[in-house]
Amino acid sequence: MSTSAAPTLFESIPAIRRLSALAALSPSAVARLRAASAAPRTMRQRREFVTEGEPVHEARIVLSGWACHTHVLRDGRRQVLDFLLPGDLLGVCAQSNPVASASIFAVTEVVTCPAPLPRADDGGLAESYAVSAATSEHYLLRQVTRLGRLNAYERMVDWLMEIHERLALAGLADGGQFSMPLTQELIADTLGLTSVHVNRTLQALRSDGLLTLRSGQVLLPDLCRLEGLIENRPVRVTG
Amino acid sequence: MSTSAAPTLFESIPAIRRLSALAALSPSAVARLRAASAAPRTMRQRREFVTEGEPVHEARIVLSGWACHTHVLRDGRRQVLDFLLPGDLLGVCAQSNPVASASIFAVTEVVTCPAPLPRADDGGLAESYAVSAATSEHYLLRQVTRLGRLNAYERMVDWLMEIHERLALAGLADGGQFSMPLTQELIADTLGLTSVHVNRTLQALRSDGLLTLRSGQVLLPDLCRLEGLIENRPVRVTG
DNA sequence: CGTTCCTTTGAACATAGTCAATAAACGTGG
DNA sequence: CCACGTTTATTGACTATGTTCAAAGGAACG
Repeated sequence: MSTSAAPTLFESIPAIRRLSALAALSPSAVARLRAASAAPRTMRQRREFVTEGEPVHEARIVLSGWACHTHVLRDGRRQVLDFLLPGDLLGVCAQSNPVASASIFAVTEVVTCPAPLPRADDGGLAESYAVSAATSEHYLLRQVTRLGRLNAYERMVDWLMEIHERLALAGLADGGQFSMPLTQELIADTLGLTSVHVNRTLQALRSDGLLTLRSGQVLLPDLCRLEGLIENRPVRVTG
Repeated sequence: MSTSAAPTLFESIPAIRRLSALAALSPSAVARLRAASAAPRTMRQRREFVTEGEPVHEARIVLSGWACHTHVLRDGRRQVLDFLLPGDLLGVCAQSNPVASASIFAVTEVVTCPAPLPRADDGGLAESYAVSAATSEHYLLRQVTRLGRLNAYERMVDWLMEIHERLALAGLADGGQFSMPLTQELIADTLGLTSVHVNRTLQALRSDGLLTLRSGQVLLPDLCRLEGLIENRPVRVTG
């Protein structure tokens, strides 16, 4: 209980910063997260490290890097279902013999650590996991609407805003600036487009003064205008 | 414990039939479900009975009727996120103050009852709920791939197969036959198309001998051929 | 039996995809 | 640090899938 607990705002580990932002964590919960992060595992980039249908062993937390849930069709078409960013959980299941609901692909090198099992004395940890799960579901629903009802330009704006918002929670984005280590082809597989059309859509955003993108660094210079373009959907999963 | 428990296969209440199919339920679990179903609540058709962002009070089970999660954009565009069919759960949340992640719209008249809280002695009930949740997530992921990477014809086939499979679990479909009380406009909002294009896609399926659809009654006369058209994705959420 | 909602059809149009070629960026070994 | 091979980004011309608009035909329902 007498763990040295730095205030949330100065938390230096992005994953812990995110989980603290989702629900107030007691010092002991933060201490257990710190301890868990001392036993990291690294996944090589461009590798699938979880395969759809395989048994799931333990819940883990992303500490750094970008991963994504993907589904690949027989003919090679690929859909990125959602992204896993620092502080996101994977392999959380309530059933007895869970299997992975989708494959997970490491876009960059990805570092994970075990997710401490919530205990009675872990003020807020279980709540943080629950809010994290609800948030993931929210993003998944948003992805459905994005693909079903928005055009290419709107999809790109909506998705960039979502990524910005998510990275900001972990302290990895601020003022519309963040790094995004994705190829246009991966973005295409996320937004249900072709890479050629993603390229043209990015150009349109640039010429509208809404985006700067150079060597994986994104700058959204006019967040207000972007917000005006999309549905105002703040992530609020608790009452 | 000595409840009169008919074998699962002859279970007459579709919702209980589905939950029994997801995980083996003890007689006492079935008894509690039966008891809960004796306190039904009816939602009028064409009504939104859960609103996105509103607090969620209790978990409920759909006993009969069709409902759907929807998201409506400011300009009126609408996306159906997924359907709620007999045996499906709604309002299940692990957090302390959950809010609805999407609005729920009653397509037909919908009857629900409270979902009994799993207890230690409810063999299989918690497991059934967990598998149900995993299955819902599976369908949501499938919906993302459908919208992102399939064309209109493929979307329709994939979705019809999914509905058939889900209704079959509850004993409400068999041999490719089931009733589907949806307008083409609702199907369009589900598949990210216009109702005009849905109409044309249905015609294409009919002229290919894959579909009969008259006054809400669907017949898929050649399930094998349909399965050949889509990804073979049996729902297997447990190892 | 008229009204309303739903389905069906046609013609013109728009958004996004395909194919192909070039340019730029990146990574690697010498 | 440079040369080379590979991946990624960019551009153009053409095509295709799905949308829009409008109107007419059916079915359901009071």
